[in-house]
Amino acid sequence: MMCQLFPYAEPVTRWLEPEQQRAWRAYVRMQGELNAHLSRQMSVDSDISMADFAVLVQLTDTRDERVRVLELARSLHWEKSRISHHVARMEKRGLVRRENCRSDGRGSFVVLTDQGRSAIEAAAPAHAETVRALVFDLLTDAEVVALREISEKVFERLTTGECAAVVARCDADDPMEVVPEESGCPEA
Amino acid sequence: MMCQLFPYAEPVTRWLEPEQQRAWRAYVRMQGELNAHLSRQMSVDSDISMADFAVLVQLTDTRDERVRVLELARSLHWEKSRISHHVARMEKRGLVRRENCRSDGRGSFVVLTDQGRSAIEAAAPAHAETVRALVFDLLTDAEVVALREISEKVFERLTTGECAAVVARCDADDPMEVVPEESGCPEA
DNA sequence: GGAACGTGGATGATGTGTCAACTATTCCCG
DNA sequence: CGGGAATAGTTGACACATCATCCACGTTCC
Repeated sequence: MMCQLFPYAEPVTRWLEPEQQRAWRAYVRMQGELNAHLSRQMSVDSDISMADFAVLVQLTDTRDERVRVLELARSLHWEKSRISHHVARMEKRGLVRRENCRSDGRGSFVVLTDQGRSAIEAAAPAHAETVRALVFDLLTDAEVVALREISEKVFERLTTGECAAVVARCDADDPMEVVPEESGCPEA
Repeated sequence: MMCQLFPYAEPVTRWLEPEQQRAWRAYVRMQGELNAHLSRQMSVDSDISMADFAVLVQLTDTRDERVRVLELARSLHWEKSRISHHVARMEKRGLVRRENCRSDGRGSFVVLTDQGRSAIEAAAPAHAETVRALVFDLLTDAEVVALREISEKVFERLTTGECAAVVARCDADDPMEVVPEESGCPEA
């Protein structure tokens, strides 16, 4: 229904309306800068990337601190090859370690190392503080709710129906987050 | 003020509040999927990337269809080396062409080629339609306004004061957009 | 004129993401 | 049991972003 260019029967493209156009440009701009800033801040403060952080969060969120590769892919919404490459790099830096799965000869686990644990414990507080400073300290309660609702709507649209089919990705669960839920880095 | 990990006098990290946490996770998730989807859609439909598209938009927005490299960097909020590499790749594919600047021997122009023009004319309508379908068709007018206001606030925070200083990037102007303002690809 | 410094831009190394094979195992069905 | 199909994961090639470095040119000031 979308994704066709120049539908021959209806050659007049419906551009965005002015207010939509303004909102879109503001969003695109903001989102680009925010991503850039968060990444930079994270690697400067903690010597790990946002991607590393996302993986580590998933690991600390699991009792036993080990997760199957494919489950990692599903919860992060990443492709399996991305996971594979990324875990290889993280392993080289000592943040995680691979282990074979006995119950399924094909599978393997990604396991958190001590070094990985201290890396995320060092990174998390500063990251949370940054998100607060750059986003939530600026927004009213109503805006926070609006942000969530808008995001949920768009996300849902992206992961249901035609869109999801086109993507053919692992089905969703639960992505990156700021706070490792109830685990924390309190004593350190 | 931020960016310090474990401020010694105040060791208790202030995590996000529950509703903020929910909003943040929804936003991060949505933003990741939306970026992925837009990129994929663009390259499938038009054989150019979002980055190519952004560059081409800047070029079509200029009378004469030529822009200095550094101006490109400023308006896209990209680093100059990124522009340089990217333009090199685009040149190899025939989308743009470099030209020396006579008035300043150091400088060079990036010039739109015919092939580049037809590429963006082919890509723009489908992209706009996708953005409508994935975002604006889902939102109320109030939500569109909220999206803009939130984005503007956060963006402003990112580009003023300490944040901007840390970044030390080219100062801003005007980024990627869906519609090449009044230029269009109507007749084609 | 020319040294010092800033600016416009290119380049190479490295880390990262994507796509398309490919391997190895397990599952399923006869 | 045997043989395909599905599943879990890896690998290599390529596109891309970032960083540090480099070079050519311009500006300034003596």
